Amino acid sequence: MPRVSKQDKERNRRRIVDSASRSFRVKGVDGTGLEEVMRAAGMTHGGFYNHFGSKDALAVEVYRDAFAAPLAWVARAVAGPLAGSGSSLSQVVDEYLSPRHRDAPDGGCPSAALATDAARHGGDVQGAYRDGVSGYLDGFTAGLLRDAAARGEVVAPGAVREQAITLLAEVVGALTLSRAVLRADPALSDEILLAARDRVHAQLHAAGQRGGPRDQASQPG
Amino acid sequence: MPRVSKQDKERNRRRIVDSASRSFRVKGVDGTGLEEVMRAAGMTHGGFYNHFGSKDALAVEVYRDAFAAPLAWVARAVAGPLAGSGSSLSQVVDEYLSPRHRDAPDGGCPSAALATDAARHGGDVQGAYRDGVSGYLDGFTAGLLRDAAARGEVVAPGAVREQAITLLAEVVGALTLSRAVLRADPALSDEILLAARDRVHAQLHAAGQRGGPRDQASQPG
DNA sequence: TGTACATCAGTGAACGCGCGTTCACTGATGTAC
DNA sequence: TGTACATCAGTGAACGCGCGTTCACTGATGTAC
Repeated sequence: MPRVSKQDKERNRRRIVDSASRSFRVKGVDGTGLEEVMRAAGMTHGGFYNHFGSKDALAVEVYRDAFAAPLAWVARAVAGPLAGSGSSLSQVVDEYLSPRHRDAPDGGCPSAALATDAARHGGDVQGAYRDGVSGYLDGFTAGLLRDAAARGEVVAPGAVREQAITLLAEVVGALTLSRAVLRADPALSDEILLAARDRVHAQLHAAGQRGGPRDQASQPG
Repeated sequence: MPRVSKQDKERNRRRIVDSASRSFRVKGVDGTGLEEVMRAAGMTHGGFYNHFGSKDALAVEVYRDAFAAPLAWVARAVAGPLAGSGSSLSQVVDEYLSPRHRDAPDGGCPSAALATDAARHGGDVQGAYRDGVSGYLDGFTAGLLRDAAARGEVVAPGAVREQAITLLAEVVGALTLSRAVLRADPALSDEILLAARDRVHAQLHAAGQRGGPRDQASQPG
């Protein structure tokens, strides 16, 4: 029908989402123009509305899409063979809090990069963000439960859920802070990543001990 | 000299900063227009350049100013009488992770609200943000040291610094996440705040025990 | 099968709008005398 | 002390620009016959 085949159209749509996904994470939704999104996707900007009804509709798709890869990655880590470290999530945390991830926000986890934008956005965009966060929490909970089982511990599900939430908050917060000070103070940025990695690992190795009803002071690792 | 006295000018400048501070935190720097800032400050927008050389210069002043109150508040908590909870920072964390703070981003801590903007901004703005984060870390470190001393513990300064960083990451991350999902899922938003509060408190009560030199196998490379 | 043609993805110019910034102008203030 | 006047904060209109969105047009594709 058109000058491009159905297959081409689908590929072009993909390119728009990918291009927007990168720019939205790096410069924010507000800071990104549709013209540059379309140019990076190899088209002129007028054609945008053949694919999406509005910039907001694109944002929703970008949010959903951006979470897909990291969530699959967490699920894989949790389902795969238990690492020598004793925690399914060790590798996830290491990669999440690595300088590489910090320095490549365009391809990284949207939890950190899009959090503030999600707070400022309306229903559908925030819904997509919520689903992503929920997915992370489910993955983390599964990993923590498996770790506890491997250690032969009996843990309360509520405590594990609580730990999963705190774990996500820690890595998102550390990544966000380390990115926010990177150019002004690279040493501090590195320090934040390292400190968070170190302490999160210690917590992973004592999973379940901290998160319960706060009855006990926990022991050193 | 002008139609307003020096005193009036100073008051007007203050109003511009206050107005911008509120809007920047809620809608972001990019999402806020100077016209609305000036209108909220009670002036027409043309007069802006009698006070600031550019929007960026305003952002720098807003960043510096926005950190002042929370930092003073942390310093006061750390210097004041030790709370019954056993930690100087209990109250700080409770207030930081309260629904009230979550629901009032315009007056709240800029660490969370402005983090993503700081990452996207240039030298001076990011420098101001860095100084704020640094101030938080100093305040937290002082509080943790005092808590440890009150418990009669001997702690390594490096471990305390590490714990301070992780503490900041936790509360910033939890606040950011809870704000990001608030409208889409208020229950999840509340759950995030509560989980983080619970676990952070547990960590405060066992300060210094976890953060030690990484004697365990926790660091890759 | 071949062919005529309706469809619609992509083009490129245009739209109104709000942005950050500039500027000629106003007129009360603070100062010089 | 009183008075003349230079200063400059605030006004309001204007600037160019990029934004999200619209639209007339093009022409290869997929389909109907």
